[in-house]
Amino acid sequence: MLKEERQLYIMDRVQIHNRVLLSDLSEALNVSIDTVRRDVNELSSLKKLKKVHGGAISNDFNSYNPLATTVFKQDKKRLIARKAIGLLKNGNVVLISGGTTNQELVKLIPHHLHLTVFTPSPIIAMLLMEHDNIEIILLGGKLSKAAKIAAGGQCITTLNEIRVDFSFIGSGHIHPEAGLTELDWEIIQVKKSMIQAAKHTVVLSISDKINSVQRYKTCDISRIKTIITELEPDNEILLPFQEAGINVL
Amino acid sequence: MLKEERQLYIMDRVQIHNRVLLSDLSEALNVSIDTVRRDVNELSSLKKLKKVHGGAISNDFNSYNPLATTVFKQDKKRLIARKAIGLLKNGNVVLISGGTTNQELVKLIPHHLHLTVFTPSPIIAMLLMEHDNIEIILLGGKLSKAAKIAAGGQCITTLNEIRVDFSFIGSGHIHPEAGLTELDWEIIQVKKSMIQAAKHTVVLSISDKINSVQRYKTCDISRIKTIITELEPDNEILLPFQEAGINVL
DNA sequence: CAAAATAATGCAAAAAACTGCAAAAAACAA
DNA sequence: TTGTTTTTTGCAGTTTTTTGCATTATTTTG
Repeated sequence: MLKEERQLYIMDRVQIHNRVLLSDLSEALNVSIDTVRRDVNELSSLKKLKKVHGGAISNDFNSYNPLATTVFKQDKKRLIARKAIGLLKNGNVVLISGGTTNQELVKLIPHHLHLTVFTPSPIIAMLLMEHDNIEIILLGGKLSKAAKIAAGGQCITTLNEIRVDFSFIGSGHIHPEAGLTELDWEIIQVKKSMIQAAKHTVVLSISDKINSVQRYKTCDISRIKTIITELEPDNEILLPFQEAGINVL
Repeated sequence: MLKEERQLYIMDRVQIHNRVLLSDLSEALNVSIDTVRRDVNELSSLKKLKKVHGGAISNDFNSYNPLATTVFKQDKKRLIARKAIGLLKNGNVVLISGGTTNQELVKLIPHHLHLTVFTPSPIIAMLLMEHDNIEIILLGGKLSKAAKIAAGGQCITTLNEIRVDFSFIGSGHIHPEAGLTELDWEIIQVKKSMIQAAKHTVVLSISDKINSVQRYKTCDISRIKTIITELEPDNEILLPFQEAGINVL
């Protein structure tokens, strides 16, 4: 493995997890700890990360506060969000799940747009409170700490009673055969109901998550009408979805 | 865990709760108390927080800021919040409405306290997500832009189905004869139900709001068990409430 | 004031970082 | 290709940092 590959890998780990241990890197990359140490030293002197005793941390890892932390791959997510905004029309009623991509989405909603938004996410609700022209309906229920959205029976029940124009589903794993999958059983139930409730289901997904599969299944890809990624729609990785008749943006 | 992570975590806790105990940190971070003490010492010598006997407090905790009256009021609210925390016991089920005083309250909830919290406020919910030992149940409904809490039928219905130890009602106007009053009709309905649902209703009120009356009535003061203000309990402005048999803190 | 809690200090074990060095790999020139 | 130079890598020994513990001092609280 090339030195550059290693360093790219290290940077990737740092950006995703905000931190890395040299011992983990050494094992993952199958090189001695001295080598990764040297790599981290180089990256550190290039100011690409911050070297600390035992590992390294991301430059912009200044807080555990979820709102304050810079969103990883924010540029890509913003690009996805911008494409999604294009679907919205005045008077639409939409459902928005949690996740950072959806956060970018609501940040970008034009202030003149009149919408009714249902969401199980307190964070999304908070961001939307700035918008005068948006009616927000908070979906209640027990908060899942992992996904930071309301889940459980009450949430599902409400979802089963509504019918919306769009459901924007964020941060899932998606695969042409396995469909939409997720790690958390509770979240699956919420997303299932969100999809049931929508005339038009839109999946917002960073391309990393494409072709990856998790333990539990939310739905077949046939249930999805639109997939939005940061890639060009004709990218080969998206071909299987195009062929399945899904609208790819 | 890296030293830097620990210190970021400590800073975060200090920012959110304004204070931390070394013993809590030691337990939360799974290191000896000596280690967190050293961390706090470092952070302290970097002037990032203020070390005190038993823990640390935020730098701007007690600083007098002559410019911002908002900060001044925040101190009062924090004082109120601190008194309110004293009521809470492990295992309690509580209802917390919106408002900045209640925000201060949840910021001060000790990390070790196990609670179940119902709230119609996305902001309160977000602040509570940091606490591992608190189960959060979000009350759904149409968000009132003014009060930033969920209101409306669904919220009321849920409230009518629960029974909690405490309801913490923030930011209302209170008067010995007129009782608890409010400007917004929708919010009245929510607060009424919150009071119905509680064994023990606690009103958190800055002394400015005492003896002021608004258009709509939430309830008589006889429904209130405890009033907490930033004043001493024997302040003459609070006498009428004492005489009405209300617990004044 | 005395008891309890917390802080400071010194110390030793463990983990990690640095240093110099030599072998291996890669780059380059003839 | 072959030989030379440069870079990369792992290793061994030394130094530094981190951490928990024991002991002693200090602060808090009733």
